[in-house]
This record gives sequence, structure tokens and C-alpha cells, in this order.
Amino acid sequence: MVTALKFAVEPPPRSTYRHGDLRRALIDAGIALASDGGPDAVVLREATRRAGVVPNAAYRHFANRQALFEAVRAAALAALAVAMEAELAAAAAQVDGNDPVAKARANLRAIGAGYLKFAQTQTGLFRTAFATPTMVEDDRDPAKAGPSGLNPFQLLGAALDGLVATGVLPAERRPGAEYLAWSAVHGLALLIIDGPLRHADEAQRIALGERVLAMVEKGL
Amino acid sequence: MVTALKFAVEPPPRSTYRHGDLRRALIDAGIALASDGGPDAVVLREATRRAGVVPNAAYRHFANRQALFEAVRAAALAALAVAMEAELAAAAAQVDGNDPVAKARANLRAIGAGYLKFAQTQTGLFRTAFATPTMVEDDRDPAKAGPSGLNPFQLLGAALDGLVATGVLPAERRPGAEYLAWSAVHGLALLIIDGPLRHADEAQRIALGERVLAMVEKGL
DNA sequence: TGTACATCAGTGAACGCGCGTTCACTGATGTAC
DNA sequence: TGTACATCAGTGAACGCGCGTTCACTGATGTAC
Repeated sequence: MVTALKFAVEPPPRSTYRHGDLRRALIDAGIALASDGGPDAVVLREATRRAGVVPNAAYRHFANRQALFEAVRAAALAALAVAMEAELAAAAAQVDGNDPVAKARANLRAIGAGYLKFAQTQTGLFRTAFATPTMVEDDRDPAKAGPSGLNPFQLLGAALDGLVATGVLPAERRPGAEYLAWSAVHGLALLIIDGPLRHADEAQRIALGERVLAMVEKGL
Repeated sequence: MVTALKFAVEPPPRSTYRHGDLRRALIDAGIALASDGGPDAVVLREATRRAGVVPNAAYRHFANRQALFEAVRAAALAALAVAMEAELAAAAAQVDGNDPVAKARANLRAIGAGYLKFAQTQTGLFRTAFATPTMVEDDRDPAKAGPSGLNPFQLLGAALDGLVATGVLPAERRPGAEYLAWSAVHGLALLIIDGPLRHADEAQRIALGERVLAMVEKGL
């Protein structure tokens, strides 16, 4: 239910006739809407309201609502990639750089932990990122990637490659391993954000996250 | 997008003034809508149309749209339980009854396989079942259960109890194990029905299902 | 068995809602001379 | 530097859509006498 408070929507005074960068402003508004409200909250009219512009002005920059939504969704995927890379960096700082096996393991865990953390702290964006069938495997769109240029799926793949390179994961089990790891972590994320675990407290969620990651590592 | 074909909605002739069992008819229509269309397709007006009745007649039997939806959702959960129990029965017929360990393992696999099969063959109902935060752990509502009286979550719990009873799963790892198993299988189901695996063919999906179940068994 | 009446399931008409989208327009901006 | 003009970003007004829900009603049914 998207109920915009009327009085909160006073036309933001714009000094110039032209907006400046309406396309960017609409995407930003869409991201804000998605952040608290998820995919269904990305409403074209509301985005234009927030940009201080008449509804149909959006059609100068997007073919239709769906096009705006896709731009927002790409940003959500990029944000997820950023969160994962941040976790990766944090893990790298903690692990002994001279133990490649420990490092490869830590990387995979960081990927999973970043994913779970993002799902819980940026729930609206997380839902938005996966609202539509995603085919991220061979997607080179930089709008969906983090600073490294890899999208979330590719980051996961890189971590798994690391496990193979260090001999932790037998090469014959590598193909499709993304889907096993992703399934477990994605499933837990959903049980937490709108399944039976939504009332579990912080500590329980972290503990379950660690158990799932351990299960993946052991069962892969 | 729910576009009802106008001409398909000719008022089904009703001989009696009273409907007979409108409540049931509305739920059945809702189930049909959910089956092909998922949760958003469960639209009150369309359900009444299919029941051959004026829209507001629904309010004699349901407080509002949400109440109808909850009834449909309970039915979806029950259908899932039925599918899981069917798989359980099929597995029981194949496994040597004298090997309790093999039997317990087969049961857990059957639970997972039934879940995955239901997600893929009854996608609309599957989505409907989990459209809303579900708290099925201690839910005794028979409307959400299968013939055995257990709901999907409780069926999973029973299978895990079986693993503990036969010594396959150490008792100290039993608490919360539902969530580990459920996460993996639920995640795979979603990757398949609207994630990157939606274009995978039958064989690939089955193979991945088995690998995920193996991962759970090994990693639990 | 026959009549009077209360019940209440289903009717008919109407709301307001916010949405996405189309149309013909206007007027600030930047470019060409 | 100054003027004429084309461009095209944003405007204003209007659509149709299907939805959930409310209201006062009507008339078939079952019960009490």
C-alpha cells in the first residue's frame, strides 16, 4: 500500500525551467521508494512528484514505468555488489594473507555474509533486485556491478574459483556450485525477511547465517 | 496483469436464488486464480464473477479481500503438504523397510523433493503459500495441513526427528535444523521459478535439486 | 396442511482511489548567422 | 556582440482501468403457529 502523504509532496521549488538531470533524479527517487517499500513502491507518478515534476515528464527519459523500474533494479544489484565487496575487504583485513586456503574460505563466507547482511539491512532494495527474473551470469552491464566491475553473481563465482584454485573444492564439483551456495543463502535471506524467522532476534539470525554458511562449505 | 476476458465471464446460470455454498465457491475460484497467476491474481471481484455472483455478495462470507486471500493461502499450504506426503509415500515404497537409517534419509529427501516438485508444477500456489509471512511452526490449523494433519513445516521437522532417532544426525545439531534444510531447498525453488535457473531444462533442474539435497544431508 | 412472518443471502448502483499513459501545448535554452 | 530561430524538456488536462468497499434494497427460504 503506497499512501503518499499529500502535504509531504509540496512542489520542491525549482529555480530553472529545465530540471538539470531529471533522469538521474527519477532513478534516485525510485531507489528511495524501493528502499522503503520494495519493488511495488516504485511508482512512476510518485517518482516524478519527488523530482518536483509533472508525471508525464518522465516519458522524456524513460519509455515507460518498466524502463524506470529496470534502472532502479540495476542500482539495487549494484548496491548488493558493493555490500559484498565491502565484506570481502573486511575479511581480507582479518585473515592471514599467507594462508591461501584460509583466505579462499574466508572469501566465500564473506560473500555469503555480505548477501545476508544486505538482505536484512536493505530489505526493500534486496526485494527489488530480485523482483524480476535475473540473469546475471553473463551480464556485463556495469550498472549492476560493484566497484570491481563484477555483479553479485560473478563475485560469488570468483570466490568459488578461489576455492578450486587452492584445492579446497575439487574441480569436478565446481560447475553449478554457484547455485548450491546461492540457494542456501538466498533461501535463508527470504525466511528471515518474510518467512518464519522474521521475528528471530539479531543473535539467532547471525547464528543461523553462520550455520548455513558452514553447511554450504561442508556440503559443497 | 490480470486481464479477464470479458466474454469468458458470462454469468453462469444459477437455478436457485441462493447459491448453495458461496463461501466454498469463492475459495475454489480463489485457488484457481492463485494457481495460474499467483497471489496478486487472487482478486475479489474476479472470484465473485466466477462464482456467478455480484461482487459485494462476497462480504456475506468474508470480512474483506484479505480474509478470502488467507483462506486461499491456507489451501495452498495444504496442497503443498499433500504433495510432500505423496512423495514420502512413494519413497517408502522404494526403500527397504528394514533399514531404518536408509529410511530416515529417504524421508528427508522425499520432503525436499516434494517441495521442489510442488514449486515447479504448482508455481502459482507455491508463490501464494509464501506470499505472506508464514508462521507454520506451531500452527495447528488443519486447513494448512495434509492428510496426516501436519503442515509442511511440521513434516520437515518429523523427517529431521527421524534422522536423529536413527543416529544419522547428532541430537545437538537438531535444533534449528529445519531452517538450514528449508533455506537450501526454498532458495533453489526460487532460483528455478523466477531466478536465473528458470530456463534450465528439466534434467538440469532435477540434477541441481539432487545436489542441493545432498549438500544438505552432508552439511547438516 | 396452510398461512404469516422474520431472516439474511444475494442484488443494484455507486464511490473514490491512484495508477500508467496520451495529447497538444509552451517557453527556456543553445546555436547559426 | 546581437538577433532569429529550431530544439526539445517540461506543462496542463484528460483518459480509461479495475479494484475494494459501502449503501439501501429485495425476495426466496425456513420456521412458528
